Amino acid sequence: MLGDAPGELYYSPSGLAMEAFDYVNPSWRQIKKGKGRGKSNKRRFSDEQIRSLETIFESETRLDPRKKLQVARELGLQPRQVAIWFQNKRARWKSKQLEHDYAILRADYTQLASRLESLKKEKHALISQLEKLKDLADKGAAAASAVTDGDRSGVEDETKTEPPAAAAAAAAAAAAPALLLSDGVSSIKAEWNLGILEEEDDHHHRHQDDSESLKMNMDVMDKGSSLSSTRHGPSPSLNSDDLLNDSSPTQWWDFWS
DNA sequence: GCACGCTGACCCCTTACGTCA
DNA sequence: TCTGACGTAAGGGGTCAGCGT
Repeated sequence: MLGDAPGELYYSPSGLAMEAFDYVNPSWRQIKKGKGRGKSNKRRFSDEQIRSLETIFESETRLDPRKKLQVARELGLQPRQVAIWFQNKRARWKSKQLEHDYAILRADYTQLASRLESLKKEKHALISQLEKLKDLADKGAAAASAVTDGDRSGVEDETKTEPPAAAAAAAAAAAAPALLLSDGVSSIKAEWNLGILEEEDDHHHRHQDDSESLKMNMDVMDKGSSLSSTRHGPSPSLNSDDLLNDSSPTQWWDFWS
């Protein structure tokens, strides 16, 4: 391994001890110290060191002190450098994870917004259809009433020769119960809700895989740590499926204009 | 058992520098 | 060669848990 050469001063603070690394890691580029940073000769780790650290990080995102010492010895780094590398790595990993989460949420939102638009259109079409039927029913009822008022003597003939308007009224009356005219909109909402939930179920199962994977990833980072803010309490759920949850105080149709 | 101080580990933000287009 | 964006090692402050007194 890199730090196996005997007699190297790996563990003293930066400065003299770092000279040994130039011998061990000739690939390192020495960086001249800047202003205000004391004696910090900042060097990039070698590719091999990075590879090793990445490999270790894949299996454990945190190192116990003993392992940290071992890794530091093997890679010819100071334990503090290993600790800082892991710290920075966790921060970078978390940042990427946030980007990933954001992308998923955004895709989810786009999908929901698109479905909302199509549901709005469907709603308007059905309301329009409902009003036509209502109109038809009103006209039919008026015509039927005119017939009964106008010719009380011909009651027995009514069943034989039903006028077109009365026929329309009968048809409308037959259609009306199916649409529940008295409370048509809420009934339609209920039917749509059922249909959507069935459809949503499919989508939900598909999306659940992603959510579970995310949760697992974050759980990995949470092992004894605070990466997903467990230290400060659980994160709020960001699942957009909640919009369709019946227990939600705000129903999805409340967002309709 | 409880309060207090110390210490180490960690997170977060920032700085300073290297690298690259 | 210069420059700005981006990546990264490291500094510093704050918080928390564990431990001894």
